Amino acid sequence: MLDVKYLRENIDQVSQRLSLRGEKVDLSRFMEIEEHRRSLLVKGESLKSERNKVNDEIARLKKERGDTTGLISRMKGVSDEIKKIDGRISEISEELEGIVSFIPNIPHETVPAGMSDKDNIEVRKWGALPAFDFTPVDHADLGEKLGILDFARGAKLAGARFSLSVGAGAQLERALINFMLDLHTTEHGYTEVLPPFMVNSKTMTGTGQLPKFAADLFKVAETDYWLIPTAEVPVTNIYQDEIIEEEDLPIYRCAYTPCFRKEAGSYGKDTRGLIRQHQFNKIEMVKFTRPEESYRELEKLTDNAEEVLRRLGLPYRVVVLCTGDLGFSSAKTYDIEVWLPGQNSYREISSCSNYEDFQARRANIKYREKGKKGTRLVHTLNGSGLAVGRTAVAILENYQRADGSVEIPEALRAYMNGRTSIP
RNA sequence: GGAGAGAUGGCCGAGCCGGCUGAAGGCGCUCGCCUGCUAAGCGAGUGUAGGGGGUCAACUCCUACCGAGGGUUCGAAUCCCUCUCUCUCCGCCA
Repeated sequence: MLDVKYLRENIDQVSQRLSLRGEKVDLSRFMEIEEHRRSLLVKGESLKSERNKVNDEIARLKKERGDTTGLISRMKGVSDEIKKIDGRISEISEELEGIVSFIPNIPHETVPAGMSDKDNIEVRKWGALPAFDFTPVDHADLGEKLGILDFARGAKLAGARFSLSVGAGAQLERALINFMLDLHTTEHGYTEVLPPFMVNSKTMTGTGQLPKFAADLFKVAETDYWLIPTAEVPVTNIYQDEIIEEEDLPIYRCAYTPCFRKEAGSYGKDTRGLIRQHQFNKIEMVKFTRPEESYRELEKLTDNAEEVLRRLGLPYRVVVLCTGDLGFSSAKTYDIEVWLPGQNSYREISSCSNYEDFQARRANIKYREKGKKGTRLVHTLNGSGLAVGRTAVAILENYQRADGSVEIPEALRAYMNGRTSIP
């Protein structure tokens, strides 16, 4: 959520920056309502001020057994008036809230302008693409032949976009989870957390999934619980409604969770294999930082995610998302794309974003500057480190051999009881 | 799921037969004084948010907030209702 005060004082500048997203945002209605809200606020507050003064007077008169009937009947009217104005204010605030919560974040000045993912810019590339002396197959075929992925039975259990991992397939995912968590906690300075996989509406709103993206989420019937689409949601909201001491910043958290997404609107896309599932495993890194440091921290965060791929020997590239492809809450995002021989293309495996104070304002996460009074909003960042299912896909496809077996990357063997290949 | 108790400022803890209580007292913290150092002692300060005024950082005034939301009342931390959470006991359960 953007700052209402900042918004009204920089209305032209903001709408110009937002137009780079290709998003049509009508800010005139916002200005109109905001002006109205403030004028009512002033009126209501001055009436309250009067009421408070007269109430003191009534209390004093009562003590002295004076006559208060005139004052009380006058205040009856004032009270009614206040009630009316407060009612109007809450109506208007609600509408205002509705408008503001649908306005996306302002792209950072270093974000390239562009309309779609075609305009994203590659910033670096790592690793040599594997050279096969046979035609590589995709992970779905490979996994089914190896008996480690069972899509038919996954669909039987739950439906389309669900799968069942078996034997070394299940072990591979578990190994990746442990490998990634160990790397981030022992070498990158993150503290591991294991959060709830369901959260309430307030928490979903704090990170920006609600109210705009309810259609992408699974909700548990007859409760206020939502299945998390990413660990970003519970982990960022750990500090919801809190004030952090400056010396505790930056805070690094990482978490393994399953993620649940409806994938509405992706019909016909990635219907094969593990690429796009309703449920998938992910390791997420989350940071809370001082505003001055957030962009430096974004670079480090992205590098932490890349390190996972380097250790696993998986070729990748990093792209910076253009203004038109940027997520709703993000000010700047790097996508890391891993090479998939089965698709002969790079596919997203991590998304690392700086939300600046957009989520912090919604979730009300602040910090107190040492030696200064007042509080400031923290900056929040997060990135996948990495999507586990897609990492498994990348390993199967990049490490496949002519006989249909798959080599296990060196770094992972200790996590798989020394196994060097599947089978 | 059933019965009961509770939720007050960074923390502890009064107030709860309605009216100078943003909130006693204590602890903590900050600044100053005192003191060879430390400790003790003395003095002052110490929440968040929104808004108005302003030679618009540091000034000033106002409003709101005692778990959340609603109600009664001229006036609610105090009375009533609903909800959430915590604790104790019972039941159930991995």
